[in-house]
Amino acid sequence: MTSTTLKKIAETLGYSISTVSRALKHHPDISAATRNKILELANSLDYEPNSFAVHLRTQDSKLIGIMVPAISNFFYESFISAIEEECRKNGYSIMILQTANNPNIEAENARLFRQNRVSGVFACISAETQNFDHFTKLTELNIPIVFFDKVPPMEGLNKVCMADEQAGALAATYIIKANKKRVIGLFGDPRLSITTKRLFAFKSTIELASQKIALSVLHANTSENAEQLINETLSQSKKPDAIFCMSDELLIGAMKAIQQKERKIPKEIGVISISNGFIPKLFYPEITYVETSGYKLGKLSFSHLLSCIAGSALPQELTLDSILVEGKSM
Amino acid sequence: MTSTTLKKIAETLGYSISTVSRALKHHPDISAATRNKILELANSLDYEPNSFAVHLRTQDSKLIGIMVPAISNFFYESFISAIEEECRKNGYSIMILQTANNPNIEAENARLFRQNRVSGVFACISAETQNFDHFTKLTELNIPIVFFDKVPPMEGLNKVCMADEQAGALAATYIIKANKKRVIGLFGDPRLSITTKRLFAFKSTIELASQKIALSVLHANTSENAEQLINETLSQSKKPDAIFCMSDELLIGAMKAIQQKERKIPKEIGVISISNGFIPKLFYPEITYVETSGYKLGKLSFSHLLSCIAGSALPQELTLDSILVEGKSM
DNA sequence: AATATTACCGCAAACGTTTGCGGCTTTTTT
DNA sequence: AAAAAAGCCGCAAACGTTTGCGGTAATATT
Repeated sequence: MTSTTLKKIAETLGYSISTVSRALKHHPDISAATRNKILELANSLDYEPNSFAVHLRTQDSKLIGIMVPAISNFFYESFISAIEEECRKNGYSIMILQTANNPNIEAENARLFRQNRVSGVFACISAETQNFDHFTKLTELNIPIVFFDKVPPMEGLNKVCMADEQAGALAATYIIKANKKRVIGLFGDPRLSITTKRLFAFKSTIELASQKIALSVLHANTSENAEQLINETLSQSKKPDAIFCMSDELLIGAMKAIQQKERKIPKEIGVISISNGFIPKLFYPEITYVETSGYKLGKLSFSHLLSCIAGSALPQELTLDSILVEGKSM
Repeated sequence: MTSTTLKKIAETLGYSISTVSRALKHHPDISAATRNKILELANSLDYEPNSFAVHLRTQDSKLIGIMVPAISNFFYESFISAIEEECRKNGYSIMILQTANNPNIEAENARLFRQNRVSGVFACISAETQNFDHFTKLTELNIPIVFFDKVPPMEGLNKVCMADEQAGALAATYIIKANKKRVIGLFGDPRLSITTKRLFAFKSTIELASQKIALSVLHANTSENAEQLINETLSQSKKPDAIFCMSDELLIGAMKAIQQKERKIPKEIGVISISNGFIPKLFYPEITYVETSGYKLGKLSFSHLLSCIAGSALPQELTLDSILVEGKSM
């Protein structure tokens, strides 16, 4: 069976297509009697307006694009979930594309967005991206872009980010209050701005508070790398009494090392991290973390994109405050 | 700036729209000279065919729908990634919808699929789904559905599943070989076929092997639920020496309980699960698991859906073999 | 009773493509 | 040299909507 159209309804009922169309959207020109007849038939035939026809006619795709490095990532997942919820509420559809951190795929994805005439775009760029032409092409077509998480360095763009400095400082403050003295700070790739921001705030907060805290900063790019580093550290004579991990990936590695060495949390060692909360809650006791909620970031991003689409927003940079979620790990 | 159309190209070059259209797809009717002129202009104007117009005209959306309980799940993520790869290769777009295990949202999603005239659907149903009308409506419109992972019990549908019996049996065999005597089997919602299949195979394998193994089967729907159940079990006098978890969610709960009770793995208790591998590798020692690869399942599902769309496949049930991945947890 | 208003509905164009068909040139065949 | 074929291109309809405009019949106003 082929899907039902306005034409089919119009013909079986003897009305014109325009009358049927208007009746279905409760246009006041149509009498209650015919409206009901039409609605009833449409309902029994499971009529669904053809999106392609609607969007072609209205020149409004009601489609928004999301570009992330990978969806298999706790942060992006929750971001996407938030966007999906909002889209559902507002009658939008989503088109999700992954870049695999490959600038070429990123450009190809931007092309797909153009082809599908998206109304707006959320983009998290890859670290390697140098050329932004594919984004300016979108902008030229009046397709607003909200960059989030990993954003380009240029001015005059819409950016929505976590408050990275604040998050680092928050974790440091918690460690200071817990009266820890030998602290390991586990950070990611030092070339990423997210790392430098968190590291700077963390380090200076600790140094500002007390000279008596011995802080050693380690860098790891993978969870295996982190595991190995922490393993070595735990084997040394001077044992740390607190570990801070700036990401889930590093936390995973650190926790494996701690489990392997059978250190008791929080008695022998305190653990704190920056996370959206999934990984910290996998362990017992649950790990204390500074929340970087992709979900909240998604909600914020969406409302901003919506006002961009409406044309009622100038390019601006928004940051989302982070909060501390206490587990029992320190 | 508004996006470029065939009409715009045709007018600036003095050709008809049909000529431009044909030239862009290298139709033999068009001479090389004019084809090149048209291609050049189209290229410099960043022409992208309007998908809505194309799909409306060709009556082929080149869109496939995916319905999962939640994308924030390792298994579905990898499934989706596989589908996305294949779609990109084959010129399809994806529409991803989450059900949150809510039958109402499931029905609403099916409606959205109809509205967007998807060419095919991948669906993983929720445990509560009793009414399948929203799926039959799709079928009536000749929209093929490939159910995966959690599938309806009825016959005559396209289903792609893990070899659930095999996976259950594999885990059971491993437990038997490890000479465990007091085994906890932690299973999900008993209304799901995935549960009954795994449970049946697991149970009968154990019973067939030895009368001396005491097996107690527990059911939990959430990880909190699992945690509580295992916590209670571990408090009892007769302590189990092995736990089998049929899913990641249950494994998470079980592991929290085990960590809380400070039981040593594998010395005091052995752990084995069914998983795609991410969660088992978070712990030390790493958990032994029977692999259920969403990625492989996705690849298999896609090729099957494609032949369904082409009309060259009868409804059938496909299964994907599972393998055992050894950790150090038993 | 003539006029103005309102209620209800249809015509037709437009959105941007694709494609069957037909037409005009030019070239090839007999 | 006439006929056939091939090369190249445009016309127009169709996909399923939405919407401005106009029209007719019923009702309300003077």
